[in-house]
Amino acid sequence: MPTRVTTLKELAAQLDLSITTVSRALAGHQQIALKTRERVTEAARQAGYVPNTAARTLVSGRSGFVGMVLPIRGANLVDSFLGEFVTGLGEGLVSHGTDLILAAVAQGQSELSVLRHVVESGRADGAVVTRIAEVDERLAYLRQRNFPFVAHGRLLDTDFSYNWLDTDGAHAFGEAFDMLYDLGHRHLGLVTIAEPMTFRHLRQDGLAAAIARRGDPSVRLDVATAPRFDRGARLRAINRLLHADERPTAIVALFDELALSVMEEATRAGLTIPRDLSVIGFDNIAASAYAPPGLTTFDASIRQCAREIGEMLLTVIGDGSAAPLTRLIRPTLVSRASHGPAPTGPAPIGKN
Amino acid sequence: MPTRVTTLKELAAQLDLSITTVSRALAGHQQIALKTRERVTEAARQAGYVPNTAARTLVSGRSGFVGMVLPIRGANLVDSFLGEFVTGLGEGLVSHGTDLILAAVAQGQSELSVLRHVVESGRADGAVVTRIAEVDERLAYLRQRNFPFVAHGRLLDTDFSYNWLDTDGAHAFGEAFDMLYDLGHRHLGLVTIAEPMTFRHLRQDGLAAAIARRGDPSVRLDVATAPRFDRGARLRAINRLLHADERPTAIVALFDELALSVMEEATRAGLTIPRDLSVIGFDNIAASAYAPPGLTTFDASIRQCAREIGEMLLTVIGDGSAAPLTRLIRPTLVSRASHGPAPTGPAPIGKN
DNA sequence: AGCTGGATTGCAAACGTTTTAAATCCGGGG
DNA sequence: CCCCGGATTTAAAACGTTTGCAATCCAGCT
Repeated sequence: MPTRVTTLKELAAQLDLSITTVSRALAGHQQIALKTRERVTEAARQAGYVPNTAARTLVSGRSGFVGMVLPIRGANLVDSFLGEFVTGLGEGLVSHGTDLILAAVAQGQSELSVLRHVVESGRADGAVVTRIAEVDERLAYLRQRNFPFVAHGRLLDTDFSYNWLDTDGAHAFGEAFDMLYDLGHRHLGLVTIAEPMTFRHLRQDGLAAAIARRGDPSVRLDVATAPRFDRGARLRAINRLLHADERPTAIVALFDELALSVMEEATRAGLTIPRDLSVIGFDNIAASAYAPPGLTTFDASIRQCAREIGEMLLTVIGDGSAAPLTRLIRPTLVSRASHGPAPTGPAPIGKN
Repeated sequence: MPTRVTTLKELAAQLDLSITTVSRALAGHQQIALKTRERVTEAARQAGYVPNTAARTLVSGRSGFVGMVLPIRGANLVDSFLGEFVTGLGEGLVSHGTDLILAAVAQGQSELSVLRHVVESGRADGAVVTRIAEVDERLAYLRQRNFPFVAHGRLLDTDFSYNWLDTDGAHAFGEAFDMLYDLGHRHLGLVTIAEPMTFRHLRQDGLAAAIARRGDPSVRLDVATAPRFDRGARLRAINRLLHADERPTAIVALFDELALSVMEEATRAGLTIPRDLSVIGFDNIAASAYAPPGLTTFDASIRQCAREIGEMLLTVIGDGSAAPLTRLIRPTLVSRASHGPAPTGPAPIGKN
């Protein structure tokens, strides 16, 4: 068992003052004589006094924590999202001395029930929600509960107003199309996922909108869909695109992992990137810089986004009555070597 | 402000019972009549009652949290370590309903002071410490404080006994040497960092021990050192190795990021891997699979390690008097295409 | 010396829970 | 009908802090 900790009572006894006075002195109240304040501060410093969080939380109603439910991840999922996100969040929160609570979801439990528990137990003053689904019961719960939160991502239902920060995937995918069109591409492929996440729609709609905006009826878009974590299905979907009678000259992937799979499969099929096929991703994960020939993609610093989410959340906690805070971050194009001019005559693929 | 939460008092009033009885009923005490227990449980379920953490912590002295200080990271550092680690930790802790606290370090603050604050404020029942330095004041503090903790990594000073889990880098580097030796390599390079982290010593010593064990005086090892986050210095150190009059035929890097840099620089210098140079890393980061020709490296699942650390910590918290728990995880070789037989005659490098 | 009033300081309640010790209930034996 | 004892319930204290309100102090004035 740990050594006992210094308490306000001990400090007060040692200084021959009341608990009240010591508490006020440490809080810097003007009503306490300056001399006393200094004396108390010094004694507290010496004793290494740190106020007990539980006691303080109990009386003030503020815990000084912000909660987040740890995303459930498959067994071998390795990416830097979570690390970057919590790092950024920490950076955004640290100015107010707010710490982050990460609650894991046990086998058979729902993410919502964990979130509920965090909220109802008073562990946190606010929450962060990531990976917004098309119909997201977490947001519904938090709003109904009137609990401060900021979401990383938007709902499609724009009537439901709340605090969010999102990357402008629609804009990025529009930019991707414009760039590819100007390079001569007319037949595009889109590799996407089957799960009902809103970012999937937003990005695809952005692509479709850009195509419509261009008004060129010769533009064609083929969409390949596969469940996010089913590697086999993903590869089949990609190969269906690659081995179609009329192969797209450029493929846009919903995010980098998909794009890297496209590049692998295309290479395996004997295509040279970007000569025979242009590929564009989204997220700019680390591997994208290493995978030959270097994936062209979009980057919206997760860390920076999370940092802003942290700051937004502090604002919301401070003043719950403010109008919903929203923030759309425009990702920047990271131009590498996986895209180029459309091939003049499409090279046929021999089955390998 | 959030809707008010259900409290024990309300529940008691509603059931026309005392607070004590309700509390005991929910805790499942046998002394409370079964019928009452069921009645209370049902009412609590209906009301969505969740006990207030602060109040419970205050009286019990246990917070149900485990603390960890967020590692300070450079502006553009992207890796999956932190994400994997907290995911695993969460998995290890979730069985006891323990949550994780992540405390960020503010500008100008020390990691130690944040750790201190977490401990002294009673926020956490135990702590996890990563990235052990040769002389680590955090461990000294925690031990002197007699606070439950588990470290990810070892000190060199084996007199200092505490709970730790570490990957057996020494063994892995020995294995790497043996493999390279059997492939005919006699001149090795080691790329390492300048920072006083213990894993640096352990791995280098493991390499040296394997060389000594082999007893072949013709084996030569050149060491290149650079500060971890100084990209320029890193590249200079690597190129010094590559452009030496007698170039190593194989380079072992302290971790994958360094190995990837070695591969890049070697390729830039016109070398072909593994024909002209074998490269071996450590960590098996995602990019290592994508960087041509595929980096041979070692993998000790961070997530799995963190999970065990979580479980160890729960044990330590449960029984502080137990003998120190220690666990050495042997990483597995991930054999890709960056290593091969030693070249017969070393190809000279033309300055590029 | 007594009074006044601003400057300091202290008492006690409150936050929501757990827990010790004590009170109440109730059926059955005398 | 009363008392006993096990079964069940409850009152009250405690955890460490903040805070509304009241008490005390003391210099300056009459």
